[in-house]
Amino acid sequence: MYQQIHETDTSPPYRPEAGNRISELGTLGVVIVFRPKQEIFGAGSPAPYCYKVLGGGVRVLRLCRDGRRQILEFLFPGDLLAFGAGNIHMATAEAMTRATLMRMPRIRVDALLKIDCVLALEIRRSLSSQLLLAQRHALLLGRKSAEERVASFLLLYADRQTEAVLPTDRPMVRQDIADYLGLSGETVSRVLNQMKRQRIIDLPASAHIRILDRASLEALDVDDCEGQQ
Amino acid sequence: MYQQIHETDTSPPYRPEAGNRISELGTLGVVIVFRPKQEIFGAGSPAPYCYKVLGGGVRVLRLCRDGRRQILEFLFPGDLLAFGAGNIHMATAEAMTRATLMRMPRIRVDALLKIDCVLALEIRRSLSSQLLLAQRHALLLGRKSAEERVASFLLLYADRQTEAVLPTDRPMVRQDIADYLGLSGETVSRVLNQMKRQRIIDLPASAHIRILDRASLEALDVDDCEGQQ
DNA sequence: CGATCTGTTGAGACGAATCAATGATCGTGG
DNA sequence: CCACGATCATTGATTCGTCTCAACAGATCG
Repeated sequence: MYQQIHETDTSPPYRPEAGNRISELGTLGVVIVFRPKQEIFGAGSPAPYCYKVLGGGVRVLRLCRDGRRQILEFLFPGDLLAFGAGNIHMATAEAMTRATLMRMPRIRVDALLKIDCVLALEIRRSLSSQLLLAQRHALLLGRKSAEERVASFLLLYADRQTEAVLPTDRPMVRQDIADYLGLSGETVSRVLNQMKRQRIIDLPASAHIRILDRASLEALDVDDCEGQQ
Repeated sequence: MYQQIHETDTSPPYRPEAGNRISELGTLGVVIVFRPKQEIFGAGSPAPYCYKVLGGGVRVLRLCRDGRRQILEFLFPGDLLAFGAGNIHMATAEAMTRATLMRMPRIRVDALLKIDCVLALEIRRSLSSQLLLAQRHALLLGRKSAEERVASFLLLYADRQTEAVLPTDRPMVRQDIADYLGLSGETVSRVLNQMKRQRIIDLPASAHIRILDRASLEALDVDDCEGQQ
């Protein structure tokens, strides 16, 4: 079965962090649960829905014909998905863990946006912050060394991941991190283990990265314009 | 003098390609002319204005503390600038050539967006297409070879540049292309000249790149999801 | 408890960066 | 209008970082 509808979820709790009106969107859609590695939508396919992540982790990526993969973003509860899409999805979205999403018909969302300028503002804000992340990502991919990339990644997702030290701590596997950072899995492994030897991080389990020395990571964060908003 | 106001411009003509209502924005602002290499705004500075390019070329970039530079996008007449910014600019914008921009107070634009949902839709569309470009750019920076990057760049900006073969054809210098593609200037030069030897392009002048064999470039374009919308 | 992913580690190859020198082009002022 | 300096582009030699290939170790899961 491709997807199961209206199932409840025991994953990390839903954080309504993305504004007031956006939470009202909930009435427009249904809750869908995806299994690990299940595709939510594929690049090139029609885009009749947009989504909000309620629980679990999602990766958004683009592929080359020969299988090269670039992960564009990792999404967690509260994050919006595919609100920028046109009629066709230009990226693929997959559940990394068991994931719960609110799925809303684009037509109904668009109709609501036509009459609710406050909601439209919130959506614009969300698109803008996605764009900002994409621009930081471009500097990382274009100009940073492997070590700097890993440091930036850890700082970004240490901020985002809640403190909750659940068994399912960090749903990205090494290859996901590599494909987000534009590196090979082996290089990510090497850098992480080198950082472990330097006591900057600890790797208690393959899915769990604990930051021990945040200052060292920040020293590797070479971005100008620190106030990352 | 830092900038000259209300000057007329003889650069490529203004293309009102970005929608109906957006052109109405014109009444909100003033026209400003920037000299080549002049900064329009800097990363980290307050963002009281947003802009629309009327003539000339603009580059948007992010810097590292040590001077490494990543160009995020090149803008041409019709393109919007800084509509996604919050209170602070997170990127720098510079004129590449002599450039004419419409400068609009963000407060007035936001006020208009609160009551004009159609304009808001057009802005949202513009942000979405920027996001799409940023995502293609991420795949390029993270996963493509130097040759593939140059080919993608040529295809992208061959589409964007009008046929107009003006003396000031292509305002990007080699280092701009390099900083957009995440390469060194030398590598860009080597790839371009290798393509010239293969009769894929011609380089009649350093500022002018003419595509002779588009099919060969497209063969190097390894992106999946061809329908780039 | 084996089978299959996932992660680690090493050796070697390769692509692009860097460093360096020269040549072309542009802009400016004499 | 030409000469000059400054910027930009080309090309070569070398270095360096990361990828690839390969073997193995550990986890995870039926």
